Amino acid sequence: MPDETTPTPADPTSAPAASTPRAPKLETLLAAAATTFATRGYSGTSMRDIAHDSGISLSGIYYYTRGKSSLLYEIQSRTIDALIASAAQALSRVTKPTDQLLQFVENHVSYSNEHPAFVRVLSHETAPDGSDERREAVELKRKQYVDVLRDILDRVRQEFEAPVSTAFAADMLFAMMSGPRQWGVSDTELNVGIASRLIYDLFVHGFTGGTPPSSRA
Amino acid sequence: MPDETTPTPADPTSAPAASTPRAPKLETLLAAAATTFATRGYSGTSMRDIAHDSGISLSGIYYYTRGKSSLLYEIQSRTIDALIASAAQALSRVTKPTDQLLQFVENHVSYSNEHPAFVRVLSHETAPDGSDERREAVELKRKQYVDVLRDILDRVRQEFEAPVSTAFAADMLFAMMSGPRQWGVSDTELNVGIASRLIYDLFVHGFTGGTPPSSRA
DNA sequence: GCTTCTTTAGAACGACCGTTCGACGGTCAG
DNA sequence: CTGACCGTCGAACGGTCGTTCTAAAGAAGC
Repeated sequence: MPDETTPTPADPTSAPAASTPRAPKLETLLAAAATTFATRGYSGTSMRDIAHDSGISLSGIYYYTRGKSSLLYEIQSRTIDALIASAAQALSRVTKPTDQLLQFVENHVSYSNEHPAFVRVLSHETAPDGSDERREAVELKRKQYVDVLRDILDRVRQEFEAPVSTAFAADMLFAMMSGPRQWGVSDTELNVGIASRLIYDLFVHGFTGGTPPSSRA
Repeated sequence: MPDETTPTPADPTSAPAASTPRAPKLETLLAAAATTFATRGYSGTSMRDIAHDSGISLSGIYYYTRGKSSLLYEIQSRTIDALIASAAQALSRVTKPTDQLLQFVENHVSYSNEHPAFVRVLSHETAPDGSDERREAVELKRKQYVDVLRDILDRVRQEFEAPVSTAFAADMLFAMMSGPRQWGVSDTELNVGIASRLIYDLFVHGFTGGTPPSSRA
């Protein structure tokens, strides 16, 4: 399980080159920025919005960050780092491929449930102005995270026989785990464990629960 | 199969109260706006961007539309209308629940493949300023479209025994169909029919399924 | 020729954008 | 008390935003 208030288990600061002791307010700022980015979108969010939502004055924001794009980068970078670390820890607890798959799903859904704004910003937002190498760094880590799932699916595939490629299956599973907030807007107030189990079962066994068309219940 | 250049099979104009004969340029404008909205996002797109991409001058845009939010509404409204109509036509061709499910998936994936920008704008963008009832109208139609899938799943559920609710399953299926452009960014240059079949099989029978019900070629 | 309607576009409006600057109150060593 | 430093903020910068205004080019009927 990840931290309560911040998406990263360690390494609080990284933007101003040196580690300064002004961490706590940075966390508040990032949390407010993540929430606003998640709801209004990156381009739809103004610095004045973040200032208002975080309780920090507009100019005060620039004491803690380099600017708007750095805010986005910091949110995404911390979130994917925490996601990778959290997944690694969860996966170390089991060995069987299908168990690891369930662990991965549970971890992702759980983390997304605890830090919905951060995960949404990670998966849905992209900096339009940030021509830096920072965007590539986030993209690289995200591919690492995807590869973790792909490797698990490869091992599952060795055990069972899968009709689709692992890369394709990984994308579909990620789509399901990032699913809500779209289309049906189903009243999914489900427990995290139950929801994870449902996604896992649906992915592994399919919608028709293995029951052949001959036997009706 | 929907039209080639526009997402709606009929009813070209609707914004300026009266049906004017300036349709063709409106189509160009909407297509350019949809593409730009899809890539840069609604808030990240300026009217000057659309003017540049469509080849129409900035002030010329306001001769064809009421403004930016009307542009978004027109795109979303036309797209969901076309999607509903296209699905209805596709479903009328078969009667068996599982066949209808496959038809629905094929129709949605096919349409998304032919008009990716329009579908993306429909599913990902929301007008922040449009306080109108127009947003509710789009939302209502989208729920209608979702209900079409839910009804199909209900019928499938009567035939087979499903472990999850149809509402939840519908969300998961929509997530898979809207899947790409996220996470893995898998090199899914698949044929539309093959991709639809993969999603259908994965959804119905699961990752560890093996053989689908209908006889493979 | 003139009039009228459709379509186009340059210029400008006020509002808001991200960002910077200069100054303020507070704390603490000297 | 003085002076340096830290955290903070109001005010303002140049630029871009969505939108409107005004005028003019082209076509068509007289």
